[in-house]
Amino acid sequence: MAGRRPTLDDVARAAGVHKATASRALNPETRNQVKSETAHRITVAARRLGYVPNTLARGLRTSRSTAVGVLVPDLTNPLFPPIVRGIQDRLDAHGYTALLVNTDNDEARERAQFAELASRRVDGFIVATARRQHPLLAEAAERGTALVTVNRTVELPGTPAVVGDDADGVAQAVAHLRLLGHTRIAHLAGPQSVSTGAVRLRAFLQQAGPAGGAVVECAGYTEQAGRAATRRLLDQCPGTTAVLAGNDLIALGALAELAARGRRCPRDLSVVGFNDMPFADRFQPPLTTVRVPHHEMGVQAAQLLVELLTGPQTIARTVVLPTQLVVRDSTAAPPPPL
Amino acid sequence: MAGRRPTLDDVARAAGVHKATASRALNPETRNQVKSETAHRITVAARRLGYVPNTLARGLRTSRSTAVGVLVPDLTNPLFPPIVRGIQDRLDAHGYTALLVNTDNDEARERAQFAELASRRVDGFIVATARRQHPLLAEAAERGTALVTVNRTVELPGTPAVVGDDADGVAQAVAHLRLLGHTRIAHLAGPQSVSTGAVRLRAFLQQAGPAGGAVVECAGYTEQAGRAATRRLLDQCPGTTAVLAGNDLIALGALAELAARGRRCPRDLSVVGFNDMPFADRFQPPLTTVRVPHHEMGVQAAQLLVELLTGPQTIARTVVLPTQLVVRDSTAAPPPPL
DNA sequence: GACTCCACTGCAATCGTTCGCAGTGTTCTG
DNA sequence: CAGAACACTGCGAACGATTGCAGTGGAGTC
Repeated sequence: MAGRRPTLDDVARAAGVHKATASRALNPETRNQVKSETAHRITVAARRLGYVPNTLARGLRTSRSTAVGVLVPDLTNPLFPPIVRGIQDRLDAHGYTALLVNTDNDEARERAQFAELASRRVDGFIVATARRQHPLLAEAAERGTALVTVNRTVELPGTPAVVGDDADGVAQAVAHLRLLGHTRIAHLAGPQSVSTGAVRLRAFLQQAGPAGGAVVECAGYTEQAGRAATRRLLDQCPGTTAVLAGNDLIALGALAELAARGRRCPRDLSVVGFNDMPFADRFQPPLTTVRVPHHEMGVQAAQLLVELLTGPQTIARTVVLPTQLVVRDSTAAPPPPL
Repeated sequence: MAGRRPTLDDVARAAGVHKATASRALNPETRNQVKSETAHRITVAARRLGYVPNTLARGLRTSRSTAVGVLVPDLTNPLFPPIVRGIQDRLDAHGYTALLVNTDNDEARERAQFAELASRRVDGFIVATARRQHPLLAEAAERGTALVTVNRTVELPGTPAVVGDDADGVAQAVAHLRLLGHTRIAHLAGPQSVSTGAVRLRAFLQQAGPAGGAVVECAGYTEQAGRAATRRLLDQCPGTTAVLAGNDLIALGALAELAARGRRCPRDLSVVGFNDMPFADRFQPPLTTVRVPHHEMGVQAAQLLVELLTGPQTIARTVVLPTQLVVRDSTAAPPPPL
């Protein structure tokens, strides 16, 4: 082992001052309180001893950990790495550190992880696991916990959020399909318990008009659920020529079901995804999808939380980031009717 | 704000005991030291007050943070989420928390992040950014820091590591190509400064025999570097009918260059990747590649580190996990010679 | 009945910081 | 030259837990 790490007291002794002075000299905020000559001597001593401040001790004293908890459903879902990366980048810039946990959409697990983060005295939370109704978040907000949701929203007035402009994305997608000549457009809706599922569905219904298109709700934002939903859709509405998927994974499921039936995309069915996940352009076929600026979403969420933590009293605002349809090869004109 | 959180002293007072007793009652390790009736009373009081232990304070006293630092180059690289997830899963099971940072292959940034983690007094490190020569890791090892590398190794005797059996993977890939009839097999080698690049190249040279195949080293494990290397390869060795890429991203770069030249995979050139990254089966064409058990790698690395931290004195061992070729559509028999 | 032993609990030091307060010495003001 | 203002530094009490040590009382032993 490394032999005890040098402490502030060691540095102080080495520089011939009191630890309080050393503390002030080493902290940029208070450095001006100490004679610059002394400060320099202390800095040198600190470097020589290889002093590394103990954030735990500091946190104990100041009751601020400069750490924030980040909750995602599953890091392995390609949607989240860019978001997390954005969060980390902005958090870093402010001297905060992210504590990242996975909840696997399991409420018990989420509570356990939340408690773990609380025990580490994180200063706030960035939550990517929000459901529209979310008791845990409600309790936290109740207690005055600093809290920002990202990608999704929770139905709690006063909770800041950063989301994509899903309604506009849906509008762009539907317009694109219309322009190609599609009239029988269906929606493979995401789970309605989360805001993205609900918002995208509502926008779809609005765009599809009173006549409406078929809607099938998926059990989850997964390839498997997407495939199952597509199966139902194709069985019940064989006339469908285009589908808007709730997200890219669902779209991937649709492609899989299509392939299994020996039908082809886009010749037999046009498919539009949502998110523009990494490598969506390399799929078979390259996926037409709505791009959501995930990295930027993470950045903004972190920014919001930091402001909440440091700012005097900021207004809880929700940031809406623009989305954009990117057209690739999974959409084409509908097949001629038989 | 939430009004001060209840402390151990609050719980103790509520239960009519001393905080030391409360501490013992709440800690499973020492619970048997207190009368079970008292313990129960304390537990109840704790629950009622919503007591959450302060891990920072505990860490200060015990000089163990039950947190470990995890260094990855870039979370956005699809290789790492499964590894990180594996790490987190196993760490969780032992009550540890991961502090995840990105280094972007930048030495200065890595040092800064490392220092940040050190200041949070992590109990050890899991490093996915190891280069063969790595001064930072050497210094850390020197100081007796608990340290495990994952996916890659560092040339420091006594440093535990968890890696895939790359040599065997290469052997399988080359054998597969040979069986298809290829004789002019090239290797798009990964950077030789990291162990995976070097090991895979060595294995390739060994398999290719003294005659050898063409080798081009890529500047990095990126699509862009892979594409540039492919450009050079195709220009210099037009007779090549198959390439083994250093990893999937490089393979993706090869596919891109091929497409840009109007040549097709696998008809004109067979391509084998490495890693079997998520969605490699959905690419165009679905990628033949060597599967590396990334999640399991993470699990094992975490396990190793935990043993290192808690175990009496465990022997530093390096774990090699099996790899397996998975054949998809990016490989085929070579085109007939003109 | 005096002794030991044991189960249980309290006392107080400690971990490494930060920060209010007080104590220097120096300079400025009138 | 007295007094105030100021710049700088030291003192010591927190922050919230853990833990060695000591104290208490009751049960067991001979």
